[in-house]
Amino acid sequence: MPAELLTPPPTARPSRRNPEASRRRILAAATETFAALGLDGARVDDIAERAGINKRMLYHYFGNKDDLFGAVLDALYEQICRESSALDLETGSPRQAVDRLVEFVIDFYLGNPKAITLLNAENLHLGRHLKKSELIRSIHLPFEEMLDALLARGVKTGDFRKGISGARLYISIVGLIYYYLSNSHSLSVFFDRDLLAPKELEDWKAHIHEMVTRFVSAEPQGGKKND
Amino acid sequence: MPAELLTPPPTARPSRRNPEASRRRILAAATETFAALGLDGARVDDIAERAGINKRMLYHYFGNKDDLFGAVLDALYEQICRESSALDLETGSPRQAVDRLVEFVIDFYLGNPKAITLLNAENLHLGRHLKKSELIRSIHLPFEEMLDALLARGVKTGDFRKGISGARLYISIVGLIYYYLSNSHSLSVFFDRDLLAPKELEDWKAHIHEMVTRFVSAEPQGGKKND
Amino acid sequence: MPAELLTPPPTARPSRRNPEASRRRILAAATETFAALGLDGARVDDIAERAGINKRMLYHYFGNKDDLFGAVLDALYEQICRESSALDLETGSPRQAVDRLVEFVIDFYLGNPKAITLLNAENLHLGRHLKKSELIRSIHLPFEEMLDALLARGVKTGDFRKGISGARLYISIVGLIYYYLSNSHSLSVFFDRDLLAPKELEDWKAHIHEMVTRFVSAEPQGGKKND
Amino acid sequence: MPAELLTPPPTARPSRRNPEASRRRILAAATETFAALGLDGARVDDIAERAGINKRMLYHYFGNKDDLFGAVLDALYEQICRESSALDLETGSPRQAVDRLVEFVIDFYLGNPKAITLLNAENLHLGRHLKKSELIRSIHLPFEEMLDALLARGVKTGDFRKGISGARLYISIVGLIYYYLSNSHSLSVFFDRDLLAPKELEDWKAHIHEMVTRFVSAEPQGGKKND
DNA sequence: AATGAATGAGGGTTCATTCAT
DNA sequence: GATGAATGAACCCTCATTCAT
Repeated sequence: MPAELLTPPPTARPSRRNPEASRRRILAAATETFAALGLDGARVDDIAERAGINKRMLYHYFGNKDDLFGAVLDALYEQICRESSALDLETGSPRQAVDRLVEFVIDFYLGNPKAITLLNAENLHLGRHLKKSELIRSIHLPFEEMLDALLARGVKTGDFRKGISGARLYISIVGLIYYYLSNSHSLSVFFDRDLLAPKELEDWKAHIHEMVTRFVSAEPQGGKKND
Repeated sequence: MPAELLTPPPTARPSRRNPEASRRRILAAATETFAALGLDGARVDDIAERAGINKRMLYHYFGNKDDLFGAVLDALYEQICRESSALDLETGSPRQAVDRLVEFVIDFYLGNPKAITLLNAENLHLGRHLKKSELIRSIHLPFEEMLDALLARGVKTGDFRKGISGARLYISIVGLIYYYLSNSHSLSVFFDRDLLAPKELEDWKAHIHEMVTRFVSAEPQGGKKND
Repeated sequence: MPAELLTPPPTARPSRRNPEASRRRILAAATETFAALGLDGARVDDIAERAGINKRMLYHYFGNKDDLFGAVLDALYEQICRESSALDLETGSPRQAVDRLVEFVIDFYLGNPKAITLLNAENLHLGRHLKKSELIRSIHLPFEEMLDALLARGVKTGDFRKGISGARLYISIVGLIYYYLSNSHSLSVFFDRDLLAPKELEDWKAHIHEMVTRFVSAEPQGGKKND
Repeated sequence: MPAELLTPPPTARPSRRNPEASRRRILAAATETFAALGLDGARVDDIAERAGINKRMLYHYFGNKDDLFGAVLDALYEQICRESSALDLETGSPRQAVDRLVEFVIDFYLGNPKAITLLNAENLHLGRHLKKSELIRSIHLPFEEMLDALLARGVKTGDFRKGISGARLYISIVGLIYYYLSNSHSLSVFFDRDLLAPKELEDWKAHIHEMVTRFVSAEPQGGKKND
């Protein structure tokens, strides 16, 4: 897992004459900064300083601020695609596979909180950069087919209901964790509790599992079969 | 950055010597602009021009850009609180009431798309302004109690399961519509379809209803539907 | 002594329908503000607020900021002229009269510290306003004659040397107290002591007396006559 | 306000890629401008234009307007300290040394008229910048000791009176020339003559010499002059 | 006489970007 | 490949002043 992509080096060493390292450092600094402040809030100077490189290099490697942001998003999409592709939904029982799917999504956003603000920034700008990405389009079909296949398998085993859309299931799972994390500040104020406290988070994860399980299930969980 | 996102200013300037109207016009223009471009992306000059007033008045009435953003959020919170308070969950069957709740939330965010980007902007800034708001805190308790009361009523009628948290139910409903709308651009690219197309939206609304219904229901989902 | 000119009313009462009072209040507030911040540093809004009147009145009575500054200076010059005219240098011994003169100058600037910064502001602006003042020109001749007459009287009594210019004597006295007060901040840092402390000030006053006395005297003070 | 006070910018832009020269040019332009218009009256744009550099560099090198003013003052203090340190009061007769001291002070302010308005600006702002300067504090002690040593030497030779403070002597000398120059505009109007005319200035210099000489002298002023 | 809203010009400052080395 | 000086546009904000009541 390329966790190092979104985690910045604590203090930057100037790294002379190492183009690949410079590129990486700039990208890491930009990821950090764009995630924290958004596209408009981020400052090119800050990114350069954070990366420990000369500002000019940033333009040398990435063209301009906007393209740098695009590069950050590309890296994020690449990560999402790679990890999604590695997801195995074909082994074990369908219920276990759905649990794995839920776990995967939750873990991804918990482990990559920067992904949320970056995606928000991208959507604020109407998905401008995403639309240019080829990668994301190439992953879509196999991924959606994998989801639908899992649901079909569950139907066949009698575990799942018929007629559930894999895409909608996936969006639901992401939505439940994404919104909770993305809006944790306003939600915490509104509900007057710290939604990021470990206990609350644990409960929320269980809640998502339950919601999803109940949604796909052919019958109530753990309950007596009366149909 | 994407200034072209905004619809052109109404080119109206009918407010001479009308402080209340000026205030309103500034607030409306600011809401529009902050929603379209975020806090950092919005330009004070643009807001003033959109409002058809002199930039100076903006500072006269609202202090500075940040406080103006705070005022926009305050107005949004006020609207949310007001409409939430008007929500009636006590009449009709518990299932009907839950449907009304879902409908209310969906309609709110569909009817107020600006609310999403504004709340995102606020959360990007760590809920800085929200924390100062008294209003939001005052609404929370009665609202949460109303949700819990509905769930308790449903348990009593035998419609709902025991042990469901009103707050979590609410967050789930919002999350399902909020994420779908907020990230519609990236989702539409990823799933290669226009998620905002009427048919897709209609399906998604039904999906939310079903997910919520199945979540709260005491009965087996595959069983007889009596609602 | 019109000390109230330079001393502002502690808190301003709105004073409706009292033109003369409004004028006075504006002038007092302007004096205070210009003295504290200079012509360019002063803000018209601050002056109006300090005066407890509507900003529009300020323009109504004084035209604009620059003319208001002129009015403040006019009042100062008027005070200086009036008090200078009241100075009696003709009674008592010449030595006593010189002491009275020294005392008068010192007391004036100690009692009207605002005069210093106002005059500095005026001189920074090359005496622009002063040059328009008729008053100051009318007082000059009698005042200089009074000084010269005193010196001549001292020469006649054998107390003073011949050939001393009244104007230069006066400028010296003012210079010794004015510079000390005007530059007290930088001098206090340079000489690492608080030059405005009562003891230091007392010593400085004595120093001026001694310097002036020695300058005008036909012979050493208090010393044995050996010439 | 009186922008016309400044002599036109030298229209020079010979400094591309020359950081030291840029710094120097900015500092020179700032000195000129602050001296002519004060801290509040000076415009950053004017300074930049005068310096023939982009406004941005001003912030690059000096942070902001206030710190630039501080840098201007620092340079002035540095000059004062440097020239003061070079002053030799130990050779020649005590009377000659005092004359050299007087000459030095007079020449300094005549040769650096900007020093006066700059110091006035600093004092209007309550010595805010000076208080941060280390340099000025380091020079003070040796300088004061040098003055006191001179006076002690004069006492020993029988030329000077006992009990004269070096600091007060110095302040007196500066005050006599500083006030005369600083307030030349108002004084010229009041006394209806051009105090900056060569003849007047010459007389005033002689006057200062005489005042100081008489002040320090042990002998009766009317007595034999042997210097 | 008195007011508060309204204005346009310009204030200091910062931005993303490029030039010269 | 790498640098730091340099740029011009535009940022947020404030100024002295006037308008409408």
